Amino acid sequence: MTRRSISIRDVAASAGVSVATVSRTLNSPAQVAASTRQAVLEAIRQTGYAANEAARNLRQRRTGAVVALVPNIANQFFSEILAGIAEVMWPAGYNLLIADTEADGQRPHRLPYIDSNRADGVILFDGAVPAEKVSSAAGRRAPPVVMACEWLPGLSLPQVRIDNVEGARLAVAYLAELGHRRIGHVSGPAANVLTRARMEGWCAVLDGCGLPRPEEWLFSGDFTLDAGMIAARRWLALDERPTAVFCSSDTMACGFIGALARAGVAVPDDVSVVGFDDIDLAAHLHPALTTVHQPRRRIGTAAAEALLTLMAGGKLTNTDTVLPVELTVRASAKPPR
Amino acid sequence: MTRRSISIRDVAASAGVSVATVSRTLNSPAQVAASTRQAVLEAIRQTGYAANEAARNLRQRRTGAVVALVPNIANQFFSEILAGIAEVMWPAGYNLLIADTEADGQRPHRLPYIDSNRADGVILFDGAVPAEKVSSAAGRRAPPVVMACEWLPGLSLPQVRIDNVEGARLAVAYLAELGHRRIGHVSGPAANVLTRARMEGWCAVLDGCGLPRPEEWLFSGDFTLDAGMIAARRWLALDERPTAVFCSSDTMACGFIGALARAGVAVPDDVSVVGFDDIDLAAHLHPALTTVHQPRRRIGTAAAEALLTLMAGGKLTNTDTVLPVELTVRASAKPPR
DNA sequence: CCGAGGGATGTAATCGTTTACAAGCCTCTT
DNA sequence: AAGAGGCTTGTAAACGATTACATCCCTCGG
Repeated sequence: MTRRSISIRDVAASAGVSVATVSRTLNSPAQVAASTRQAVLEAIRQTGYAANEAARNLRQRRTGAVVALVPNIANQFFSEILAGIAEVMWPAGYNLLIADTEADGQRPHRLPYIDSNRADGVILFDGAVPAEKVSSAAGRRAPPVVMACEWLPGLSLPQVRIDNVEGARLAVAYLAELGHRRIGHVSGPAANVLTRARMEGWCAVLDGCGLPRPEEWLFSGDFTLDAGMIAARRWLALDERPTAVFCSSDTMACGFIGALARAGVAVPDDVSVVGFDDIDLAAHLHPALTTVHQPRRRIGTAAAEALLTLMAGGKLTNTDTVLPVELTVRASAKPPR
Repeated sequence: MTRRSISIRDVAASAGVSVATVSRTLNSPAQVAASTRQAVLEAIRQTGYAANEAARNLRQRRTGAVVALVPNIANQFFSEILAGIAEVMWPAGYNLLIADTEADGQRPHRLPYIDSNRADGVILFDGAVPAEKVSSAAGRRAPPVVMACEWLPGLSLPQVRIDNVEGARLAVAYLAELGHRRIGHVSGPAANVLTRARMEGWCAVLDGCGLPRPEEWLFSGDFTLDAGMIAARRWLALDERPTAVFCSSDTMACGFIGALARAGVAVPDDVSVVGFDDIDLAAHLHPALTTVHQPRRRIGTAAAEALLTLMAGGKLTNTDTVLPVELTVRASAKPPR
């Protein structure tokens, strides 16, 4: 434990060269003669040397880590996105840290890592974070930030996202085409940028078709299972119920459908439902959920690649990457009776 | 960007003290006079100093990170456990890295981080990893390892887990008490330690009650939604079907129930189902899932605390922490017709 | 035969902390 | 009055890598 770990000096001694040569063998092999390189590599193998990251990071003035800031670690929507980020960052020599911005129900979301110099880059998934904190941090010595999924209206940070308005439009247009005239919406929190965009899509289609959208058909939620359940209760309490409902997340759609089913209301026979996200579960529900598909892994890889470019000091050719969405039609929506 | 960052020297200069005093103010405040401490803290505030982790880690011969190795990042069962770990590790000054051991369908699971000296400790959630890799790494300069949820049969590493046999027993005994005589089981992969323990519980209850368990009532899966769906197909194809099924994970129970529902089979009217894990979704399904509850956050915090002790060089008083399980009764099981 | 030039390697400074050791200053005891 | 001992604080040596600069050696053209 306390004994000195194997350092580059040990390798150098074993190979009969200087530490500089060992370092070069590892970092710019072309620069060292083939025979020397062989000897060094052999010495590394024999000694079981593994470079000390802290020393390398100190010298190179970096931390070797990037952090993904998600609103809530436990939200499974992010897991595949994070896997996509890790897939890009690991080979590039960066560790991925994951932290959440939610201070246990506290309103103003936290921004851990953004000003402490513990990360070389940040991928931010939370558009509800105080914009001035990000911009003021950026003024100083803060690492580059890439927004993903959500965005900060005030600032023009590089973004990777989908076309949320279009996604919502696809969903609602589909319901309208099936013949629904009364189409409700279970939304996210009012302040959320995704909520606004998706609601805009819902409004646009309804207005375009001349369909009504009374206040009580808008069920305000927060993307959780519970929110879906609460929306179901409110739907059940209505006199004139929508025959179709567009949910702003699959998770809420799950909660909504589950609560309805337990109340004896069948989807899609009594009410059609369309979700948003296409999480793994969607295809396995009963009924299988018709939903707006998000390319989650690609969101992760695209954001990671953008961040790599910025960290390398490069300029992005595209600071607003909009990935395609499509409607995945399954069984939870059908024409009204 | 390229300009030198604010270091401890700048703070020292600003406060009119030496760097040692600044360092001490931060790390052992009791050692420095109150007035000096004030001055230093003020200087820190003014300069906006944040310590360089790389330098500190280098000097202290640590990495400042712990890694959680899960079989699959995308598995939502782990998310709350990870949140529990982060909750303990963050205040203790450790970053949490998350990596998966699954090399895209490759059989022998990888063990990233365990021998490269990039982490001060490891929490391992995968019992399918080659035991000799862990033990050989331990022989060398490897960081302490704590197993969580799963365990490695050969080795006696410190563990945090639940009583899986007992959990399965509770589930199956409940079904037997409801009057079921034909009770099937959807299991995990044959090689998995959890699979074995839970299957043991299933067998024990059935044997104890003198109930049969023909081979075809054992549906071998792998904890995924798809596995649940496949089990459902096999169940449907049986001549003599079990009237109740105990699933080794809620995720499989979801897939199972969903596929049955789509085939027109109702739970619990036609078949009772009990799951394992009590994921968030369980309460929101239709029918709400009766399942074995795992204290996921506590698993995370307990494992994290054990690892902290080991990293501090301490001895564990308890190297095999077994947390309580209980059956959460909801609506997916009822007496057979 | 000599000097230029280039490739391979070594020397040593540097990154920003922590911490062993030394030193200074008081106070208090004898 | 002198020395012991307890607080504070400063000086400087690590920690283990990368990299600018110097050096050496060899080849090749004039």
